[in-house]
Amino acid sequence: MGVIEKVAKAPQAAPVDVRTRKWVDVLPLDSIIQQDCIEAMRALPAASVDMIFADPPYNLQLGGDLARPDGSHVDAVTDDWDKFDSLSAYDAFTRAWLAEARRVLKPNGTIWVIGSYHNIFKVGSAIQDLGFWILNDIIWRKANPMPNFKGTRFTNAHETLIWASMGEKAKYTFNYRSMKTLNDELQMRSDWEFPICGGQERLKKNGTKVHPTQKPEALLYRVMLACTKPGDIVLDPFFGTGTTGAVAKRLRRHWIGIEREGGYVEAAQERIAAALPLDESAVTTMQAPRQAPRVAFGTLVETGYLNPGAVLTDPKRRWRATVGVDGNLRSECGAAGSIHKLGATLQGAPSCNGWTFWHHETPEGLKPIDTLRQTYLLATQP
Amino acid sequence: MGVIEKVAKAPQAAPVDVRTRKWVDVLPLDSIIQQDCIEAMRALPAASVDMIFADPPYNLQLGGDLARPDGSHVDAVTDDWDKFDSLSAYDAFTRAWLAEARRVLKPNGTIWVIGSYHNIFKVGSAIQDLGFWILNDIIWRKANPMPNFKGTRFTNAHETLIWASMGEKAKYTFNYRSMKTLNDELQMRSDWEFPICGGQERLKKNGTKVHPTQKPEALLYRVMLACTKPGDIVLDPFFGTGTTGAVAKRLRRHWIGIEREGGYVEAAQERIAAALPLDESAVTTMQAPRQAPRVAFGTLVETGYLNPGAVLTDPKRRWRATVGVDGNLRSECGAAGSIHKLGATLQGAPSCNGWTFWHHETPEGLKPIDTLRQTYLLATQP
DNA sequence: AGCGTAGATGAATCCTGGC
DNA sequence: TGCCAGGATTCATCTACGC
Repeated sequence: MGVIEKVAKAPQAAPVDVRTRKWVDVLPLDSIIQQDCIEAMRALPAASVDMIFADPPYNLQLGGDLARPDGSHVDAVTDDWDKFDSLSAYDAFTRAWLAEARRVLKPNGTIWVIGSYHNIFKVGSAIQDLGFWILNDIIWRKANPMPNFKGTRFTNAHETLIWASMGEKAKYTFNYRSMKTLNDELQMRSDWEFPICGGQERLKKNGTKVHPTQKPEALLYRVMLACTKPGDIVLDPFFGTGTTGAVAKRLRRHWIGIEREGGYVEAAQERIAAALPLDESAVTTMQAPRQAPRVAFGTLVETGYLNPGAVLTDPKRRWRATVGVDGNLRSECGAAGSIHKLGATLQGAPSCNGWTFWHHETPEGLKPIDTLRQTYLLATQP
Repeated sequence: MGVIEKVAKAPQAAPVDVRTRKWVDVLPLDSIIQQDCIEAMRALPAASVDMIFADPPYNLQLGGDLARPDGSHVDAVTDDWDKFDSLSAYDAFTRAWLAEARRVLKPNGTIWVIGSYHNIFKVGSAIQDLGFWILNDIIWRKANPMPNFKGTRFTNAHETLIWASMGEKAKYTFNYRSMKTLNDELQMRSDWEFPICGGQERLKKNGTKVHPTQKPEALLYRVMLACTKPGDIVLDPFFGTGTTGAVAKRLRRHWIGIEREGGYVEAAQERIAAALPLDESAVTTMQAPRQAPRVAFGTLVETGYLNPGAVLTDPKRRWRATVGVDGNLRSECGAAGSIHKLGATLQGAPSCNGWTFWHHETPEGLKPIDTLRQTYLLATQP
């Protein structure tokens, strides 16, 4: 593994044509090119890599400071690399690097790009305009996203990945069997759940995170396992702290990283050097735990298992409450809240399991609403 | 509920200006306009609806329905002219109907558009270019998606919705409390799970489905509950078999549907006629505190719920403060101010909710003064 | 050692009404 | 238009520390 500071400054031994500044015959495999990604890709030969994984800046456009309800400060992404003058400037940047990426990809290669609603529509639109053929969009559902502290929107709990081939008729690699095995013999779906990158995996220096947006290795692992073969070449034009390189090394794929910031390059080098080829046990630990799906009471209302206006009672019929459109319960005395909250309030208890406390009338008598939840699960789970 | 076949052919009684072909003073509420959606929206007054929900076609095999490229520049990057042509036509069509939608929306209104990877990137990109401000993208995770029979890709198990306001500074309706109640007291996330539309809900004629992409009512239910108020006007420019109308009627919102195909119009009419509005009381949702009557802390002192001289502390008893006659707090260190200000000052935080920060001693232990406010509200509200 | 609790934190376009 | 002040607002996970 080496680091090439700039193609133009590469040592004479490096296989670069001085006039064209292009890599000849041999690619800078398993090394980091420290340079702007568009320039660096221009120096790579056409049709030379099997996959591109790209995590470009999202163009977040954050406002002022944000504080949590407890008053603490939210550490936002304020880095210069995420600043663009305008939406159209971002658009131009996106089209420029995607065009180079397309040139560098083999005809049977595929590209992956990750983003959020801030940028993914611009990315996807450019991908289609450039002639790529979208194969799937994949949702990374975050197990532990940051909440919406001000209660102004839905919790932004996912990111989107686009997977595309070189064209409508292009061939591509998809390891269907691997994915099905990884998913307990069920077809792998387009929504994947992983925790955000934290704990031991998160790179830190002097106690602070090295990169603000480090991606979990599990995500890259699934991407590479699904869409490359051992020995394939994976290019990451926004290498950051090298998640792509670390996973590629473990999965015995070749990688090329492009990254402008020296600090990130250094951290990536160290990290990848320490990465070990995969062993069996690691495979199992990479899998997201299968957990019983959680069903909110409101879901039963939305899906018609229980209608707004229905009356619930406790098992002893001491209290009656009416179901509201949003799944709230309103008792005759005027108190209102969720099934759990109202149950607790009426009993004067600190907490209450609304699922077993509240009952509804059925032809077979009073039944806990928990039975409705079971019915819903049976109907919707495979 | 009525059906207007075409604005130009509307009966004389209809409030349409013959020269401008526009609706005047009165909107065609709770009715279906059978016409092309762009023309039909042109006839509606500007800034007249509170929400637009759109489920546009995403079939890229364009027929005569979609506008041809209107002189927009030709990008020479692609070599597949057929595909570029249809992609460009779809783009033009998308921008045309979105521009009309924007004109028709109130300044504080919001738009929802649903789509899949075939079209959602074009839609989102156009939404941003037109000046809308994306608030969230929402993932509808299908509980029971159709499998990928060929095993060539990931199972396409979700669709994407975009929710946007009229601009960065625009206000919008978001019933945060309702969503949190609906989700068992956890913030509603950006990924929603619903089954696909089937069973009794799926409209059928002679045993075959009436519409190929009928959306589940549960989806529209959550959208409307989250982002509209009772009595609001919801416009659906791609009405299909009227899911939007049926849900709007149940939730006591007004609706306007635009649909070109007579067969769908007929099915929608029948369906919506059969839908029953929910009882007034059931439509009541959980109120955000700021919509509840405001109670000043001083009021609690004036009315004797808390006496001047009472001592308050934070939950960890790190700070003590005495209640003044005017509802001011004075800490032992001499700092003074409103319950909010003093809390913020002592913690060194930018702000503080005094109602939950300050506690008072009760026989049951330390309790936040917010409970006093609840008691006061229960005692004084009808 | 093991358990329980407190504190920190993550790609976030994060307030509103009155003067 | 901006400024000021009231007051509303968080979930899952990991680490550190004390008992």
